[in-house]
Amino acid sequence: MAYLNDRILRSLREARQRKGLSQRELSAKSGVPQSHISKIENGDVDLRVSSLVALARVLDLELELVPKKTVPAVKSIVRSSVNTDYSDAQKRIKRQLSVFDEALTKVATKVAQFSGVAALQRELESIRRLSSQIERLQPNANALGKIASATKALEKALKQDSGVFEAIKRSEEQLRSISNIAAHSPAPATQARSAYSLDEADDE
Amino acid sequence: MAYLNDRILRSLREARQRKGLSQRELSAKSGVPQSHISKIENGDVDLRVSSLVALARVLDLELELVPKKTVPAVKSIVRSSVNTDYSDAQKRIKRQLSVFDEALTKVATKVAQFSGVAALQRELESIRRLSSQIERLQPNANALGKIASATKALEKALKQDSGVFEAIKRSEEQLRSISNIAAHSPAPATQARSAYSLDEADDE
DNA sequence: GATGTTGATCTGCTATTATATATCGCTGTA
DNA sequence: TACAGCGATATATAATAGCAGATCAACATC
Repeated sequence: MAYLNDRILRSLREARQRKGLSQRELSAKSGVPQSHISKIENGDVDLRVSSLVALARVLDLELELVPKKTVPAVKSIVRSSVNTDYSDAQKRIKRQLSVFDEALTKVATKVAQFSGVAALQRELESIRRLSSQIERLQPNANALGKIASATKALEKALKQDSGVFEAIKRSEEQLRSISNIAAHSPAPATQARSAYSLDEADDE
Repeated sequence: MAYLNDRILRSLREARQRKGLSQRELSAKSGVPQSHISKIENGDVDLRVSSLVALARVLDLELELVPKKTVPAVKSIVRSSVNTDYSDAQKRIKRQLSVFDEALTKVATKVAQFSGVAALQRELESIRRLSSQIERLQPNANALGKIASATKALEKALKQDSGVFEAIKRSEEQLRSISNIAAHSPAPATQARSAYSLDEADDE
């Protein structure tokens, strides 16, 4: 096992997840069979560089051969880049969430006129909790799309004045699926380290 | 041909030459057959990462997977590291050359007492030219040793008061072999670029 | 409970790397 | 002239990555 550096294996898998790709999707884009990707990510094969490069290309990664003593500096650059990637995605998600929230309040007021359904109020509350939870999660590429479609469902229900119940239900499930996915996703939102610290220190 | 990035191939070969290793020596240290190293350096094989890592290890290199957009920054770090490596080696060579020069002047004065051999004066002059030439060359790992042994030859000749002629001849040849080797060695002494310039720009 | 998606595993079969070994032409040296 | 070291090539064998395609359990969705 472990023909390849642990760190490389990890960055492969994490890059894929950051892009929100499944092994099968990556397989389709890279031409490398899913079964092989699985083995690669687990370090079960001594793969050829062409395979590695094929995967890297799709994941916007580049294979580099750097002097050992520059590794800490290189790592720090990479880390800062990945972190800004995350925070960019986070901003976009935040924006989308606020749009969703807007639709949600409209729905809430609408429902309020109708009847005093307590159960529905609880539902809305739980959705709000979810929404603020997601804001603090490591963003996932699919999250954006899911939130958008959840928003759309609400807006549609608002317009046609029917199926409001179902729309809310569906939205909640969508959001829940995001936090589920994000749960066993990459890193637990580590804070960015100073970008160009050339110090040694960390490994693994 | 060219299964591997040109740049990676080049950094492999250059790292080897910077360390003053022949393919056979690298083969001995890494366990990868010389014939295979040759093919690898020419991009004739789609090698397995274990081979690549084995070579990299010996050459003090590390395989890294970096985001495409950080490549310029990473390259710049690597470049500055390599350049400081060079200038370190250059300093050591300069020091060794000055020791050599010392021995050479001693020999010159000694020879001057003996007889007015004009041919020998020309020889000495040519050696001095070589020596200053070497100072300006991209340093090669073997250069240091060769200069040292050239120095030793002169000193020995000085001590035992005989074979001065031959010692001079041999020293000259040693130095000449250095500049020959360095001639088809890595880079033509490019000047270091500003270290952390994060600009895009160069490729190939 | 049925369905669909995820990543991990299995089974051939094929393509080619990796290896050992020997040789080649070239260049510089004894 | 002969010799030694260099990198590039050739040949033959063994090991294994790569591929296609199917399957699996775990999970979430419907």
